[in-house]
Amino acid sequence: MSKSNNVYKDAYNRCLRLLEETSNLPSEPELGAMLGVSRTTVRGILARMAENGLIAWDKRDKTVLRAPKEDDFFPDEETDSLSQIIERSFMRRLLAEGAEAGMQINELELAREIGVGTTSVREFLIRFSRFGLIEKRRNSHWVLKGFTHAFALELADIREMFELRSAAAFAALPDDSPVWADLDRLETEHRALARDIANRYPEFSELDERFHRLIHSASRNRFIVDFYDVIAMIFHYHYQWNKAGQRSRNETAVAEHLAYIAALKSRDLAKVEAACRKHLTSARQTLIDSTPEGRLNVQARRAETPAGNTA
Amino acid sequence: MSKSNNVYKDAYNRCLRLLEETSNLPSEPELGAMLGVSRTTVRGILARMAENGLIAWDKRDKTVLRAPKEDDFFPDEETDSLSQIIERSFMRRLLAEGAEAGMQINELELAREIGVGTTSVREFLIRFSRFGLIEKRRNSHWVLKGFTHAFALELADIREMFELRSAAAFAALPDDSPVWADLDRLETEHRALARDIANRYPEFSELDERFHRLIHSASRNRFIVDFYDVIAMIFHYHYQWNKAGQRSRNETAVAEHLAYIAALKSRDLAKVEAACRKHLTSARQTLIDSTPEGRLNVQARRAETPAGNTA
DNA sequence: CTAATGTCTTTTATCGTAAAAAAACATTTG
DNA sequence: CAAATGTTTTTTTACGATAAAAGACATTAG
Repeated sequence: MSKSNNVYKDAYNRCLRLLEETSNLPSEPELGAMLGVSRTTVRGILARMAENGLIAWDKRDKTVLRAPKEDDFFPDEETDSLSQIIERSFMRRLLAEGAEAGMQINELELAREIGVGTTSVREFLIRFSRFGLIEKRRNSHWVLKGFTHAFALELADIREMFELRSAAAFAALPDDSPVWADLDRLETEHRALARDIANRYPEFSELDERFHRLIHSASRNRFIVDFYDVIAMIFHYHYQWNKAGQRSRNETAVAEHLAYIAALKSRDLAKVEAACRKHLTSARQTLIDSTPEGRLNVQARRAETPAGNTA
Repeated sequence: MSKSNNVYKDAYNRCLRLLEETSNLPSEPELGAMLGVSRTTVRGILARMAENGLIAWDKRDKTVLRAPKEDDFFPDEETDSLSQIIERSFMRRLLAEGAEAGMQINELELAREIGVGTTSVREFLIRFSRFGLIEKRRNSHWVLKGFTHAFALELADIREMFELRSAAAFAALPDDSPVWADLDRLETEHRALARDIANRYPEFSELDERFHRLIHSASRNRFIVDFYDVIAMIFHYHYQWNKAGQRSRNETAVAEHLAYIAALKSRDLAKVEAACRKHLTSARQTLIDSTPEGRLNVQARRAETPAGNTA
């Protein structure tokens, strides 16, 4: 089978969306830039679109003939890259019950279970190892270190160090830096989300990531910027699979972000540090609560609290 | 060719050394533990030793017949793992002239040049990417970010953050913690090295790494501990290929380490911070000086200084 | 004569496969 | 019967091969 053409399929689907908006597609290089693929792939897409009667393609002329229908699209599961598939599959196991620290990870078994080659699994594990959740024994198997309480604490510690530093650097940025416009835009989005939090709270996850990445970018330090990948990964799966109390958590976080944004705009370092600390402290608690040990504690806290409290 | 048996060859060589010390080799599992390999490999080693008349092997009895000779050993170049070979080869190119930022890295070309399969090169690059010196373009080539001035600064910044924290944690460790004994041992080694610095200065590199790793271990944070890999890697190659001024640099560093150790033993946080800062500042300068841009500056400084100063 | 298209080449992503090494299981020995 | 040896199975490590995708070069259209 050698290699799936998911890049082509995914770009094809995205190109279908473009079809809805114009009557004439742009040049091949331009399309390639828009879709983030090479001209080779663009031409593949155009050929198929012509074949399926979506466009009339003759050299520079790519006239749209009809709007795309539901079954012009490739099914979603065919557009994922192998590494995404492996990651999802692996994370599902990792965050599921019974994934205890010390357990050994078998490349061959993983590969068979997911239905991919061992090479891809190996490469995934190597890439994934930088998140600190697994570890390799020389000439031997991988060991699961697990999404434990210790992991959450260690992660939160570094995050706080890095973000306090980034936030201070951010506040010290000159007025004409483009980050202030980015921050304004994020603030607007936060306010919009806050107004309709009851319905839109699931959108917070994505906004959260953009907000923190903007702050970290002010550090101008690749190690700090890259470290956010660890946090983003954890939060991504956490948000996906642990919905308990999500709404109230997000509501709190939005409010904290707004206070944090206000502090940044004030350029007052003491205020920035206070707002940043406050937000990171509750983020830390959220993280700790989402570990297996943490979840037990949350349950215990609930049991103690008089009934009627459904937050 | 599929896979080299360097694990076997390396363990065989190490086992030959063992032969010089005893008249009877221990049990297979015990040997495996000593050499860090599986019983399968141990038996392979024993079989060859028996065949070459080094030992008489009959079940539990492994009597040494003769001392190993020079040509009983496998040549050194056959005992390196593939990833070591690739890493060395890659670092040579990276630290050599003409490795400019932005340059693209070709997996196939690298593989051909080193004489290994593409998979191994790919896996190396993925592993290596966490050092922040290269970056991958999605579905495309790797880009060299280069060992630049910016890299040195970013690395030094994080290092200082992490080490100040670790050093503070170290000093706060209870008196009965085993780290104090480790520190005493390191102090002794430092003093011994200091006494004969003129001859033994090249040994500092290894001592340096053990010292800093010990301090970082006190942080009890996997991200901090793992980060030292980046520094160790850079220093390893730096020490190997940039010998200019090495002796005086190491002499200074040994003295700074001794002051740092004394500060740690005093448990006085202010002293610890001062000693740590001092050492890290000169380490930062060393690092900066070893970048291509830095080397030019060093040359310029030398040109300004009146002749006769060969430090 | 620039920017697009058409064509050809190179590189990346992924698999199957085979040897090396580890690990599991069975058997023997002190 | 615990710990060693002997034997078999499984897993890791690495390569070469192949389709997808990118990239380079040649040609044509505006």
